[in-house]
Amino acid sequence: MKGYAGTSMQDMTDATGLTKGSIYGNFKNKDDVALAVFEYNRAKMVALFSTEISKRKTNAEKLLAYPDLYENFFSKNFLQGGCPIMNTAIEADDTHPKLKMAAQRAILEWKDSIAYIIERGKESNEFKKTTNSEEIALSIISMIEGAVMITKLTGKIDSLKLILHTLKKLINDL
Amino acid sequence: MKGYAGTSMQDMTDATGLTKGSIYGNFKNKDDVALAVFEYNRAKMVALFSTEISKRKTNAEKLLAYPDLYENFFSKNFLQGGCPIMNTAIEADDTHPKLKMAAQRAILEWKDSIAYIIERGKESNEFKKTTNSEEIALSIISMIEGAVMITKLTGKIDSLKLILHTLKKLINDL
Amino acid sequence: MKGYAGTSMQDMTDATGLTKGSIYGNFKNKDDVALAVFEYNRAKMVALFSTEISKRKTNAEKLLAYPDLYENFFSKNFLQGGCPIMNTAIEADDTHPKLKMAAQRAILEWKDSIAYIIERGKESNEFKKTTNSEEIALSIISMIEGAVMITKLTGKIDSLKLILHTLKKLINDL
Amino acid sequence: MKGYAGTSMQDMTDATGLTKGSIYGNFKNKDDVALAVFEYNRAKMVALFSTEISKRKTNAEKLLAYPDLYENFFSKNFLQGGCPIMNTAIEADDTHPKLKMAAQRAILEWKDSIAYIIERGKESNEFKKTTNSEEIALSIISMIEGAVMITKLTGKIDSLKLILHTLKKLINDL
DNA sequence: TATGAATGAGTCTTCATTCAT
DNA sequence: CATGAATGAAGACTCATTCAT
Repeated sequence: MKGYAGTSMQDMTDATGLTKGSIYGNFKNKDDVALAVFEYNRAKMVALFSTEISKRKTNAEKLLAYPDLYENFFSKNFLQGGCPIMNTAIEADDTHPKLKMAAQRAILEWKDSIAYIIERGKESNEFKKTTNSEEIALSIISMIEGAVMITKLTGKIDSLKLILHTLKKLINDL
Repeated sequence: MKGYAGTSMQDMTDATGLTKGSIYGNFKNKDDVALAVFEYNRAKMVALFSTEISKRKTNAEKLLAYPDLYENFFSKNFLQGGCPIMNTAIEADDTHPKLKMAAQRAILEWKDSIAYIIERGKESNEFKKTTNSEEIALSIISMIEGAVMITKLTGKIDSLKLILHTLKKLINDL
Repeated sequence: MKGYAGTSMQDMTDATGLTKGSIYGNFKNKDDVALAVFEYNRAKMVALFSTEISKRKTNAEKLLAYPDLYENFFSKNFLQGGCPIMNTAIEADDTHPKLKMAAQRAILEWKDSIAYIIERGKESNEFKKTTNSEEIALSIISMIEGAVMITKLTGKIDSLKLILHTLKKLINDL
Repeated sequence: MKGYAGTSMQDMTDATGLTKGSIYGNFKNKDDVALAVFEYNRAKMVALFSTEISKRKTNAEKLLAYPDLYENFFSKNFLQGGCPIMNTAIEADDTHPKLKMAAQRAILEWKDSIAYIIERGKESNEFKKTTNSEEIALSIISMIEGAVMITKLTGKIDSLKLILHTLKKLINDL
């Protein structure tokens, strides 16, 4: 919520009840904590989506898991600090190379997993053969990230819903 | 590039050659500088787009000004620090209410100006009457912001081009 | 009211409407301003007392001018910042030797002028020959300064009146 | 010695050998340090006087503890920075309300403790029934504070002795 | 002589990090 | 392994003073 630079070790001790000494006993430095936090959040999100996706049968339904789940996140006070990947990405200047690389990896893996579903959809003739899976995967991520950002900023869940509606149409048109 | 919290007054004096005293002679505090920087960048972007848009005739062409211009930004070392609005938005926690409000206002005005073009396109039968201008405006912004973020993070201009390609198709389908 | 160290050049421009440049055109530095302020206040007080004292006939009445006038000062919002001499005296550390010397001189001259009245009272058999004029002069000043300090601090004019009552008795017993 | 505003955190680290960080680890801010210093000094003075007073039998002797002890303070390099209460009082503008209140409380408690001795002296017929204990208490404090101020400013211990002599006579006349 | 923007040393305070216990 | 006090560099901001106009 406050970003890497804006979050002090004090903020952490206040929020967790831990002492500074104990944090430094378990993490090399602030960067190291940030990295662990990032991975923790990422793993949670990945788990959430993969279980939902594995429940669904058709590849279109699998893709629709994204707009479906995101729609619920905000109403459940879940994403109100914004998307952890995007937040990290924005601040990930060259002063924090490890954090930047972690965010890069996260985005690329996300893209690959979406592109994989699209490819399988093409193989099974569910999607058109002309569909560029890379392009659609990146576009889906863009819309989601953009939507989260706008919603966080304006506080209006309606914006999120409208954007996700466009996203669903895009998926249904593949 | 470093965000509000990550940019020190020293960074500013180093980057500008100004002295701390002279900055404080002209701005009340760091927040005030941030606000001025934000408005400066915003005005620059708004000017760029409105001149390009006014040159174009049809409403579809006007909307296409966005993907067209953004495609050039990165190659011209222009957006490599990311989108000023989005960067501000991400960090705009409740600790910096003025900055948050400025970013909010910027996004909403941007959305309104896009929606206005769409409405005029509907009036002139250029776009379908069923098009939801609010939804499309928000979706366009999402895709652009998401694209900028991904491109800044991964450093690959190809990603930007692919996403903007989807955006162009979306505009051409209105 | 804020003391030498606590009063900034800004405070002065705010209070006077002058510009910093014009102050520095007329005074060498902050110390120089402080010295002028001190002398201005001192001259005002000295004038006030000497005109009142010259109006009075007996030496006892002359001495009583002090409690009489001080009693009115507070009710006329005059001494609410405390006594200029004492305020300066307190802060007059060895870092501001000129200011310290000015306050010293002020106190000593005040003492001498009171002692002079007492000596004349002794000559005219108005006061006892055994009266130590130096001692009484210093005691009168002490009581006044102490009274001003207590009154400024507590905000209670009654305290002032009580102390001045003791002072009057002391003068009447000379 | 330099007053609140005139004493920088640097002055404190220079004088104590502590680091700035360690001071801020133990005190919330400069105000907090000033408050602690004030209370420390006050407690020391109060202890000094109450032990001396409790040693003495008659109420007149108890009151005389003040001039007796003060006479020794200066020769023992004890009060050369002036009286902590008065110094604080002078600077205690409305910009430092806590410090002002602490000084107020100190003066009022001091006055009450003196007035209490006088009342007991009246009960035991040691002092005249007509003595106004409040008035005398305030007058004693005034003289002491005024004496300290003059002595600090002029550097002449003789002045202190003369004023304390008048004070002793005042006490003996009660 | 007045202006007001500029200076840079200095202000109070917080920071990430360390280390004896 | 946890503590929490200590560190000192760095943070935002203000100061007295200067100087071209």
